[in-house]
Amino acid sequence: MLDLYNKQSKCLVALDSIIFGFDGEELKILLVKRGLQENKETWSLMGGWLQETEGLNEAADRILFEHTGLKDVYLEQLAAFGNPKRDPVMRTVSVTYKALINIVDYDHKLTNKINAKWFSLKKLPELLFDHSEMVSLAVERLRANASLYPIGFELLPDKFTLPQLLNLYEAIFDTTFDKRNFTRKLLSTNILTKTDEKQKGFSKKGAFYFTLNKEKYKDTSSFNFLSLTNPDKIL
Amino acid sequence: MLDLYNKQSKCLVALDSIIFGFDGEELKILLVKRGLQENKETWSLMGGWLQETEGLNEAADRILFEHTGLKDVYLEQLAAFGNPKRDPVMRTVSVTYKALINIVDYDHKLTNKINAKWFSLKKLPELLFDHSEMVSLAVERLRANASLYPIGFELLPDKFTLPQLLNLYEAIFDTTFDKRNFTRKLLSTNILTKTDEKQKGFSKKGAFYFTLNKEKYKDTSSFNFLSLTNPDKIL
DNA sequence: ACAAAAGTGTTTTTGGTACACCCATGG
DNA sequence: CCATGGGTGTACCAAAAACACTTTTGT
Repeated sequence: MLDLYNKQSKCLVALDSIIFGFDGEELKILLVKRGLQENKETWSLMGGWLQETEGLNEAADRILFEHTGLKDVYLEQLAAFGNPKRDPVMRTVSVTYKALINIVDYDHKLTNKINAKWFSLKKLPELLFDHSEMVSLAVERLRANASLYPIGFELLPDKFTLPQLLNLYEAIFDTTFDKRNFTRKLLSTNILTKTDEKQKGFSKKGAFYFTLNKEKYKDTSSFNFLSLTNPDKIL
Repeated sequence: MLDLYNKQSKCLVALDSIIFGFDGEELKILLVKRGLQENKETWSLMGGWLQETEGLNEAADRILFEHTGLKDVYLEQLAAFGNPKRDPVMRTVSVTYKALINIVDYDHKLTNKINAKWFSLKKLPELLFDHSEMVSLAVERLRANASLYPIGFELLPDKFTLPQLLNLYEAIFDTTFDKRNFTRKLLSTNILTKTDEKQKGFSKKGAFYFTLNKEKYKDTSSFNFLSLTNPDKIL
């Protein structure tokens, strides 16, 4: 019985994460220049190896924590990549994750330590191996998710304004939405709670902050959030 | 450099496929009793090991072919499962695929050879390891896919009737649809071509056969196929 | 003639889309 | 007082949903 297992060839398993952040203007992803690799001059996704005793999600969490200091981050498996030639050094399979983080929570010290940098999705450098393919898939899935579930909030601080939310969705879908229709739709879901507080400093009038109603958020995890059924508006 | 790789622990990579079929009444999946394993009495998904020189999709194709004799099957990666305790014999990571096949194309001789059997989704036996979890995910994704893309045709013969198509979608979503609204919607997409031929033997009147208009099918690969936006109707 | 399944239209309701003006404030 | 961005309502149209009767034919 064990023979059946031992005859088979084993394989290194890597985990690579596409980490999305939003700075209020553009959608960005976090890339690293791994100082210790021969491909010194190439940016790559944050990644690491699967250890003997940990599960895939666990390993992805650990790697994210080691690099960024962040815990309890929204992290979701995307897909496994296993082209036998994807890594020229050795046969590896990479399991990819997409992470959504609030960009201001990010620990900047650590960023510098590991030589990481936020890149606008529209101006990505050349990436290691098949990492560009991974990013494309991640963006595709992010859009699919964001149109079905109120997922975008993971990218925003706890308090956010409606214009910020609009900007975020416009950045995700790389399009524009009508301000009135967008806010009406969002408010009709009842997942937002208006606060008395206004944003200072950015605009003269100041926009009210909203918070997410977590209970409603859970309830509605399976409704179609923005019904982006009209393909004309997307790209 | 190579050291960085060699220090890491390697892992067996398995591929397991959730194979969906439709017999005109119910949605089914194909399970096997692997005669050579110690878990002799447990049904499991069709699976095999990743070989040194093949990619993941390639391996999934090969395994499906070896077991069923089928080539050019709709096969799509679902997810990787890597709980360190999922396989008690040895640490493995399993990459899962979902396959959609036309049940009548299936080679029955081979079915018997490998001890495979179709099970209704509603009456699944206990499954090996984490295979039940894999099936749940596959069903979830099948539904998501089927509501966005005209994917269900993979499960039907080249010629099919509208009532068959309706049955299929009702089976996928485990609900009922209004016959008139359903056919209107389907016909409005122009992906169906009506033939002169009528189904014999099943009903007295007989239903017209339709075929899929492949060109339109490609065109429309990204529209929302059935807009199943009304959650009331689903489950 | 009757049972069983196929086929077909209309009305109502809902929700998406388009569109423009006033408001509050800081400078 | 004026420039900047924030906030709001209405009318139209397309598409989803609800709904029931006639047709065909094998027995």
